[in-house]
Amino acid sequence: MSSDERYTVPALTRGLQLLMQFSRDERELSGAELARRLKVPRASIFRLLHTLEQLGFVERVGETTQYRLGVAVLRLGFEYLASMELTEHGRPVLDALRDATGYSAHLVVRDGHEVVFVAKSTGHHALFHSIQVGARLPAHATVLGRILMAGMDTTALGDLFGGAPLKAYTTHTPTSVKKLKTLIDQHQALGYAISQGGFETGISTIAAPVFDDRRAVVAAVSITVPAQQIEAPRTTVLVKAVQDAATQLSARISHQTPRGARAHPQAHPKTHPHVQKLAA
Amino acid sequence: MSSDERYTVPALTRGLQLLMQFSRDERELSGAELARRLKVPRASIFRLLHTLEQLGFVERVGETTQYRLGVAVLRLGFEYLASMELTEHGRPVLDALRDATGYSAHLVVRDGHEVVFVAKSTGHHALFHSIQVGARLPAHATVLGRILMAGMDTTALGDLFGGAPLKAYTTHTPTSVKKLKTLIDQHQALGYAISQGGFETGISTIAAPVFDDRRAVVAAVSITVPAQQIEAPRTTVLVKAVQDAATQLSARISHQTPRGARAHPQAHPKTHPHVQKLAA
DNA sequence: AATCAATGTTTCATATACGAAACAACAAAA
DNA sequence: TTTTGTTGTTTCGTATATGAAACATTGATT
Repeated sequence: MSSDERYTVPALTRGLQLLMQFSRDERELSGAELARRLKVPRASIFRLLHTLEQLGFVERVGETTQYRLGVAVLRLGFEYLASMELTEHGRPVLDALRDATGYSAHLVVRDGHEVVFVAKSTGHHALFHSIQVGARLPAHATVLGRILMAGMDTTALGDLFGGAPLKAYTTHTPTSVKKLKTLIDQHQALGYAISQGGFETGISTIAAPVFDDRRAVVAAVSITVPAQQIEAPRTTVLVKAVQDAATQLSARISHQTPRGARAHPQAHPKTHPHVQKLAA
Repeated sequence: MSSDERYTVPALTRGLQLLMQFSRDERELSGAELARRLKVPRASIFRLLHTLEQLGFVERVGETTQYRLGVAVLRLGFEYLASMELTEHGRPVLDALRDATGYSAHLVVRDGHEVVFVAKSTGHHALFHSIQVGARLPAHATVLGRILMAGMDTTALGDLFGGAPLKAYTTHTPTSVKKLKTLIDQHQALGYAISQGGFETGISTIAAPVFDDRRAVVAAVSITVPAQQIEAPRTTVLVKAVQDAATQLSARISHQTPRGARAHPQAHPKTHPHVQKLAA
């Protein structure tokens, strides 16, 4: 597996962990502070910062000894989003869902125990200060996250959360892996999920899974609706809309068009492209 | 650039350059392909990829030998945006500008010879498929970029573009540093700039500079307007609106300079002690 | 002023990460 | 088949990146 310690490059690991120390709440950090956090000699941090600054991944703030993230980090994130099949095909689907329902539509993937927003279509009545692309939420505490964990068995879930007790955000948050698994299975059986004001009070989320060509859940589509507008007849329509969007997206990204016809003109070369180029 | 080679850590440089090989057009790359591009031994690439995969910065695509960018890169970009004073204070200003004009409003910064979008407020009549946050445009070919290059002298500009001829996108694109400098000075004298369908045909951009507390240009605010809607009386109002927004934002990010504590009038030559030491 | 403490920078011996080369696995060609 | 080529993986001696410690510089505290 990938836990092979003998093939890790320490300098790279530390450089990236250094970058990940910066956050909204800790925008600026000094070399010494970073050395303390990462438990790395100051001399090494000095060199890492120097390197990162050259590449534009960090920048000095004014004349001070403080550093902050640099513009270059944005390039990677942007290229990631731009190069995702999901976002590429997701945008029109989200827009259609937004137009059909009037609510903000989102596309999310899972990163470990977090849910990450990778695309959104802002609703016509965008009442709440809307979630940004790139934002993260705890997976266990949201319907989005639990939909994305479909198919994981109890041991896999245990590994994911490291045995630690699950943080409770509301009284409905599952606080053990066992309870979490129960909810995951419920969502999976339904094929969709509705939060009753689950994470943020007053906001309900309707979510449905997106599958790849192996029927594995790779993403989730959702809309956010004011909680009080969730009543039976209307909800049925909304759920249908979200499920349809998810199904459409699933079809779009399953590029195994069985016979002859090529789903994607440009994607997935069967052989390694450079082999052909070299041969030509 | 302080190209102090002796403090760079090669492993980190190469790891990050590896990540930057991925793009929209080259979403997936193999180890061997990366080795060829970076002119680095395959064994090293192998180790770098291993490390990056552990951290989630790249991921294997299916069972193949191909790699693509991983979700982790998004975290950095998001934290960058979230931790920027500019975007924090920019959002309400952009929203107000959008509401006042009806057009999409943008906030951009410069990264070398490129313009990077760091925030936007989608206009009520968002006709065109709008620009995404993180998107980049060539600085020399856009009014946004030229506003951001205010104050740079000819030699600095020459260094920035490496002496290469500037790529022409339209007949109006400046193709030499000299011509570019002329335009920059014009924009600077005016205090704003209007593109006449400059980069994308049919779209006009009205842009104004944002200053920090040292009166250095750190960002630009803009709106995009259908080119045919640019006629004298209306334009004056729009320019005023953009300039007001830029001025407001400038005020917000200039942390209250207490009394006599002057902002350094000109860019302060940064004194790196060790550089002086070297000369001795 | 003088001392202290914290930081950024530099040096240098040595542990260690790296490149060359060999190995393994697979695919296509002969 | 065998051969040839491309790839991912492994090994190993050596070049080199690193940590400890000293130095430099700043700012606070006494």
